[in-house]
Amino acid sequence: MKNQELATIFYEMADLLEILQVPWKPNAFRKAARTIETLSKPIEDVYANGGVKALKELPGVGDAIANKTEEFLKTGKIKELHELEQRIPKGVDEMMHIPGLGPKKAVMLNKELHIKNLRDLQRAAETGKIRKLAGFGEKSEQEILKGLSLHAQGQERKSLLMGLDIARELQSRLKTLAGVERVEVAGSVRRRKETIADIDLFVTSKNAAKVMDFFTTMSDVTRILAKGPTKSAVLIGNLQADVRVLEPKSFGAALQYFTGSKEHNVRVRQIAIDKGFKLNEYGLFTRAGKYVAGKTEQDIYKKLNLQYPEPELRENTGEIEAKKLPTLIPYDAIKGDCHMHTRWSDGGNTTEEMVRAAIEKGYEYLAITDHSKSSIIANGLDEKRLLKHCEEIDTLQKKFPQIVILKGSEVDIRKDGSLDYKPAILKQLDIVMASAHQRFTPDRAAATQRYLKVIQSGNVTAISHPTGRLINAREPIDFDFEKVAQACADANVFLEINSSPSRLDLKDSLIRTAKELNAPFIINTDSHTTEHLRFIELGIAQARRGWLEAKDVVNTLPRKKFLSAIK
DNA sequence: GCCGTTTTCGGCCCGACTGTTTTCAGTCG
Repeated sequence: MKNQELATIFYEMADLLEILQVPWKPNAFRKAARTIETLSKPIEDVYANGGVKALKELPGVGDAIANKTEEFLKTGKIKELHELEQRIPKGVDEMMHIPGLGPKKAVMLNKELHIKNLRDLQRAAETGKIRKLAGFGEKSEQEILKGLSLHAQGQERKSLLMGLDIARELQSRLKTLAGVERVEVAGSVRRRKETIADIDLFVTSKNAAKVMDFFTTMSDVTRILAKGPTKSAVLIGNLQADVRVLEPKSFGAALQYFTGSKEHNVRVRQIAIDKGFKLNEYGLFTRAGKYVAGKTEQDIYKKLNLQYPEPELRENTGEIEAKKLPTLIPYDAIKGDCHMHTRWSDGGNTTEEMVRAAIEKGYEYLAITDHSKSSIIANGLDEKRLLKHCEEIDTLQKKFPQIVILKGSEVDIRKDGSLDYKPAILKQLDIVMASAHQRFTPDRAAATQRYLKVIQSGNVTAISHPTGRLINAREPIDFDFEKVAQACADANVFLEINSSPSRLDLKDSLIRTAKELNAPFIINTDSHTTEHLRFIELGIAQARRGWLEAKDVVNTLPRKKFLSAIK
């Protein structure tokens, strides 16, 4: 799967074009990169099945980018990228990835201080050299240092989406090998942690050597880190993947051990010791070394007199002590996706395409929620266009009677806590997702008040991506979450769990907090193309990590009950 | 470079915020 590699090239080209101040093109390249990055099937398959013509059908991909994609698939590179790199001083592109630094400042830092990499940048900031430049000050120096550490975190941990895609791809490859009986994914991918560091795979096979050979010679391996008789590690792109071949009698023990988390395992192993056992990756043993269990995880937990914790719960945050663990919301429980965009604002597909995709997913209902007028950059809809879009939805509803199409909006919350459309307009909609897009002032009390005003307005269904955080890129809005969650519980306003891989907003601990306050939830994808509808799995995973059951989430309800619940 | 409920050519990427400024430049969504 070369999607990520190609998307990275297009992002890179976008950055370089931006440094050169070429208008429009950077956005076009980014849009195409996003499409390719979130595609569920390998880009090489799209090309193999339909050539350049099929590539051009992808949202944001036209003649030029389709041809460049073809060039990449045929030659492994894109000439224009190298030409661009020649024209830009070293380090400028890298610096642009630091939050707070754009093309102008990056060029200036390179020119004035001869900064050629992030280490130079760190040193210059620490020694107070940057503040002396025109346009910089003490504060921007601090921001650069903060940005550097945020960036470093992002380098280490990848998105869960990427981890899952690659883990599943490797899993299915290994399954095709003769002699392989079972393949499982462990580690933080199995726990569905919002970011992952590497991929752990476990295999039972009669021919371990063959598995090792296969794994280390796959076409997308960029480096072999280790290769032994039963364990190998490789880099795929810059993501590490490990595989181990195990005896069936140790399979469950290894799965348990390497699923973690570390904190969970420490507790479980301590309990084993207290009960006169020893637990390691080969099994549960008596003190004398006699094998007691290990074939399945269930056997081990049972022998230790513990409830079986689903992997998403294994963080040592109460799952060991809980009298009764929750019955987590199943991965197929969602009956409708209620936050998505179309070409009317910044989405990549038409309304009809989104509807068809939702039907294909087996949903009973969906909501179209394009941006409101303040989101100018996202081509937000003014009242006139909104109402026109509603007419289109009416027409589509007649065409597709098998699914309920809700008229909605992702309405911007303004600085003063008012909404971007007047109540009279909002009343005409079936569902209103309120979103804070501007960062506002960093004033906790004001931010809390703003949310309370929105929740108590009686005009909104839900609060979308409530904290506004972007994983490894942007800090959450600072507000009194408990107060806001309590207000949601009181007013029956839903807290959205946004499934977008870069958001996963709310995070697990906040979900648990809100659940304890009886706040109601809705899980949505915030899709910008039909492909994004698959993100729902990530939102459900997040909900499970927050200990939610199906009954806690409104869009697990069948259509009739759902419609009356959001009234 | 992409796209078509305003257009197959000419729009699109504007406005708020921040920090550094004494009236504005750069960044970000």
